[in-house]
Amino acid sequence: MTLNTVAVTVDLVLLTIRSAELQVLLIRRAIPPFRGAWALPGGFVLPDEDLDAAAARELSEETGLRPGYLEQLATYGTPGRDPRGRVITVAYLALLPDQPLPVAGSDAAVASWLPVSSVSPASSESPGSSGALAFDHARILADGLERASAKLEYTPLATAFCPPEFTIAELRAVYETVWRTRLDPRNFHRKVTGAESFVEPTGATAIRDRGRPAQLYRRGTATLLHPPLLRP
Amino acid sequence: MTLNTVAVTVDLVLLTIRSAELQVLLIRRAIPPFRGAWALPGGFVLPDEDLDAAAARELSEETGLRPGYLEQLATYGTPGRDPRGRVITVAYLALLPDQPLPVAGSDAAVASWLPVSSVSPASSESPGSSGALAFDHARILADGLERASAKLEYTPLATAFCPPEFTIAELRAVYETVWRTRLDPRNFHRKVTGAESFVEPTGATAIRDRGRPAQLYRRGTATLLHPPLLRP
DNA sequence: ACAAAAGTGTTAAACTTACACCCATGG
DNA sequence: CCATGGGTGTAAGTTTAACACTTTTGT
Repeated sequence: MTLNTVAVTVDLVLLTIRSAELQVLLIRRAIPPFRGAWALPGGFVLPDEDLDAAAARELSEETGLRPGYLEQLATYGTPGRDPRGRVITVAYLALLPDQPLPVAGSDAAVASWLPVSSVSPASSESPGSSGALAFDHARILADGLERASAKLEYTPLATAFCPPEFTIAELRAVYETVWRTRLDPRNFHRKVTGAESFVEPTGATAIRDRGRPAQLYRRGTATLLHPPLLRP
Repeated sequence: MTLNTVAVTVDLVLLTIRSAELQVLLIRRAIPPFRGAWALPGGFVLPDEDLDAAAARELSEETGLRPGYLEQLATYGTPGRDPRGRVITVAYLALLPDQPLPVAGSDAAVASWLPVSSVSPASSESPGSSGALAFDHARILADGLERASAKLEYTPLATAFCPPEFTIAELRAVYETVWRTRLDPRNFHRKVTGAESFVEPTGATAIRDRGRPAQLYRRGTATLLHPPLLRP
């Protein structure tokens, strides 16, 4: 099984924001290798399947959720990264709004959302967290986080974390959570509403907590932000 | 041969600047499929070889040149992209200073530098150019060009096109060639020398054509440009 | 002396930042 | 009527763009 054969898989870095935290979908491995460890969801590319299609299929199988965004991240193929043989994995980055996980997915074992802060920096302990990720998944997750952070600056990607209609404050919460910073609400509002086709007002308003009702917006048509929102 | 087997290759988008033009290294295919067409250099990943190592090896085999820069670009695996069977290719982007090609490489057929303008937009004719690229290489090339253009903005990557010592005017020529724009020489000079660790003066000067001798610089230690040089 | 390229100075416009201030709601 | 968050105005500081001007060479 370890001949000239190369297995190709797709792995998903699936991010969402729940409870004001950036969380990643992980699967508890039920079989060796790395039995009991957390791993990124993923699976084999079918013999006649496009890579993007394989990623979309895995996403749907594992979660049943509709992604706000899905893009190829990078490919990892260091020999020995999987002890079973030569496995090359094409990693994808997906961003989702906060949705309830629809029961245990059809396919794999226990899938859970875990705060990236509890799993990313070889963290000590969280309820349910158990040390490092399987394979080279810590590296893949780190690459995904960096890519997501960077893309918030110059693309309207943050809206992928939001439901179809959202307030500017909710969009700001996305930036603040992913970047782990505080942003000035007033200047943020002006930058976002001022950027070309970033968001469009729906006309409706919503009361989120206390205070004055906020305008609701939906994603605009822009694919690039002019001007960009830079990290402080 | 078209069973569940997946072949993994690396392909190279190898860019340089020659004769004030952005050029890409292409190989004229001597065998079907796409016999006679131009293609990106590349080859199979060895059974126990890392992907980055395979890219570096192909680069050295095909050109014998030392790259200024080499990074993974993206992975392409649409079924049918290679008529011979399922082939997934991990594309790499490499940037080189203008060096003479050291004879015909050890490995493949005729490798030539071609202006990207003559091959990129399904161009009509150039001496030696013969229509579209093989496989999905036009798409890969386009992705490589976009990546290179974008990275010039916020990384010191442009120095990868330059020899070890260079003048600010030569660095500006890189930006002007890749971006197909004109930049103000005076403001460019200030931005580049003002950006943190982008370039370091060597102390020496050089006379390039006519006019006042220019200071020589080498790459600095920065990996990110602060502030960035944005496209107009 | 003159043309050409390197490099510095200067100024107006644009953008960013910080924060004062008003608006609209629930309690 | 007060606390809370939504949203606008504005002035100070910073960055950019355009271009006048000086320096240093080859011819």
